[in-house]
Amino acid sequence: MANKDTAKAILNAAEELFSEKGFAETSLRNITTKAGVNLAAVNYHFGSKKELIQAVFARFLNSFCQQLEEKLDDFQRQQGDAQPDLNAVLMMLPATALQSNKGSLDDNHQHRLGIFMRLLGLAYNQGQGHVRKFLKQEYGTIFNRYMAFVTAASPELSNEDRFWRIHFMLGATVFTLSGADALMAMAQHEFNLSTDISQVFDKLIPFLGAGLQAPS
Amino acid sequence: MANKDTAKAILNAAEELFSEKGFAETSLRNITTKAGVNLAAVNYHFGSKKELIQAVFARFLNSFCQQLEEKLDDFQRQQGDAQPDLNAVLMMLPATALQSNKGSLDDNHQHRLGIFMRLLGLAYNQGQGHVRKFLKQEYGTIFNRYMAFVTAASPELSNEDRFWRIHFMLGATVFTLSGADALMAMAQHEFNLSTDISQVFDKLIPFLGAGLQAPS
DNA sequence: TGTACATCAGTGAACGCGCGTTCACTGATGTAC
DNA sequence: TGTACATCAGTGAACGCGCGTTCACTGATGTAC
Repeated sequence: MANKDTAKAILNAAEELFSEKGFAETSLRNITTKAGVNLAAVNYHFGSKKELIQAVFARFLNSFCQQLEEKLDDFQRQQGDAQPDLNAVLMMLPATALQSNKGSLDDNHQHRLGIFMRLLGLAYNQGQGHVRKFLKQEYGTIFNRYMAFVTAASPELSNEDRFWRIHFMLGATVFTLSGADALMAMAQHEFNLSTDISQVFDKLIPFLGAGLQAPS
Repeated sequence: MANKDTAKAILNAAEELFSEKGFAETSLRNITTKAGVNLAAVNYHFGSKKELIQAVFARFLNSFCQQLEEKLDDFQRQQGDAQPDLNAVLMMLPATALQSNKGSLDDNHQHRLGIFMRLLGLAYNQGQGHVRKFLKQEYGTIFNRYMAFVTAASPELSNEDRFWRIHFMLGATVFTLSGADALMAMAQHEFNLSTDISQVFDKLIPFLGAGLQAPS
């Protein structure tokens, strides 16, 4: 097994297992068994379990944020100083999330998106304080830049209302997407309609838009 | 320490610690130290850690569901066969959740509501499959009864749209309330406005109502 | 070209530690005769 | 009233187990002379 394959296999296995069972419930023995590598390889490549967790987030977010940054640049160039359209600003996130990168199969990319959302929900709720610290330090800047667009695009909202509604939207999104596999299975069973993640976004966007712009 | 005080002290400590750190990250030694009781008392009173977790949920949900059941009975009596008002149906849940019981202080009750929501978020996301099974078995009936009211109150929605939007609402609610303490602190810091949980509901309800009834 | 050394991904076995659970026991209270 | 036994909440110490981490080691590849 060549150079980077071991580290990659560990990341893949860890990503999957963490999202299924949570961080504390997944042991390094689980991960290395699934990855087919030696137990000590995790500490060799990543240093510790904590750093492995952070590496899982970083692999996903680095590519996501880079693509989002490009979208924001383009948008700013086209937009100038005009008030940005709220819907366009909001749509940037699912568009970036669904954007397939590096030619990987679409199905696999959607699966990984669900996994990542579940990880995000876990990190938010679970005692992994170091994850929140890590995310804020690594990705706080682009988050603030994005939020400035949201603010510019919704001047009719008070800062307070915007604050709360953004969090409501975040909750609906993370919660839904993190359980998307199970929810899509339920929907398929009850309504006999097969669904994929992009259709879930199609349901979600009007809900979020109406909520954000509700009279207060 | 008399009869039931030990079990109660364990439940109080467990509730608090689980919501702060997650289930797997909280050890029975953490819990019994905080509760000031003997380590073996958990297994004596509850049988196992799993059953302790379920008991924490049951203590909250038994009283919640009993009060909700009464509200549903009242509502049905007043309503007859007429189409129920959607807002009234939705408001039943926060009204029940905020209803102080047994004369406990309001502040403490609101604090425990936040704790419980965090537990719910955890149980949904984390590997605690036994919790989901337990909740479905114990509280599935009343959940279905409540959902029948929601369905009757929103006949204009397709079953599929209603299904998805209910989950979006659930996500926004659980996510927000489970982080309510932190969010209220942020809001206070940024906008210099002090907030309590019932005001968060006041922000949340219009958002949810607009989302549920958005054009599809 | 051959030899000596350095680098580096990966390994196998062991380390100490904290975990949930168990169990024989205590001591207070209630019950039967 | 006194004695013998039963019940039961609670205890202290130990159990085996799986955990994350460490470390001396291997074997392949690259580099210097």
